[in-house]
Amino acid sequence: MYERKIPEDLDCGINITMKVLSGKWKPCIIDSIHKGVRRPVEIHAAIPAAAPRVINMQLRELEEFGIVTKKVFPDSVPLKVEYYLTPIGESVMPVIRAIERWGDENKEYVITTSATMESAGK
Amino acid sequence: MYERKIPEDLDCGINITMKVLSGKWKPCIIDSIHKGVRRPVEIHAAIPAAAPRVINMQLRELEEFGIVTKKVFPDSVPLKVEYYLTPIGESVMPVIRAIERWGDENKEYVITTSATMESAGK
DNA sequence: CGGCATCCGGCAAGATACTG
DNA sequence: CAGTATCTTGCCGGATGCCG
Repeated sequence: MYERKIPEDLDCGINITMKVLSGKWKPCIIDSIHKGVRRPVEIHAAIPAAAPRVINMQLRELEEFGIVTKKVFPDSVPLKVEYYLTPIGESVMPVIRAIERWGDENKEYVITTSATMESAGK
Repeated sequence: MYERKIPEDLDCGINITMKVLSGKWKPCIIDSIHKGVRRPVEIHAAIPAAAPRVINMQLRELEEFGIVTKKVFPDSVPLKVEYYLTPIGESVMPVIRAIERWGDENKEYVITTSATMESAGK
């Protein structure tokens, strides 16, 4: 899913969703915000593997799609920013949950299969 | 989702699923096979935007992950091949359906938002 | 802390041509 | 029809550095 930009492909619902969720960390970011992680630095702490710049980029894209909203506290020092899910963002949660659930349920299988693939592919 | 290869990131269920579904057309391919589209040429016809080579690549990856199985009819002329979902592949369908449903329900919104983004971004 | 600007490498995916 | 080999390219994402 993370992946590559989705082409303007048709009326397929799958591609519509992909267009919005495409981006290596978007599902994770959405999930984090949904869990109450609001500040960029906290999101980065929650997803250490993602570079801050990338998180910012994907947050902006999500914001443009109306999935998240940004709240700035101009008078706060240091500067404080918070992100929230919009109603539309909330409506994506079932998708995120489905993705998360399958991953949790098949974790062992995927990990062992990946390991087999690597040793064989080499 | 179609996206980029997912890093070996942890125990997060989301990334586990992403590791399997990452690939521009994988969800579409899985959905097609689930609907009874079995032969490569038919899958290609169902997803014209995807190049045959890419479809083959992603089919092979899905096969390595045990999501699909390949059946070859050696004596058939022209050569005939069919793909089927494995039980594990079937278990992914709820994820695909969730993705598809959200896309269908928010098609209008996403399309108009995309259009706005493009004209503004220019 | 939040977040641009810049440079760069990797790799998925597109295009084309060919074999069985 | 199914699948491979080769070459090219687009562009996402990683790394650094700087500014408010």
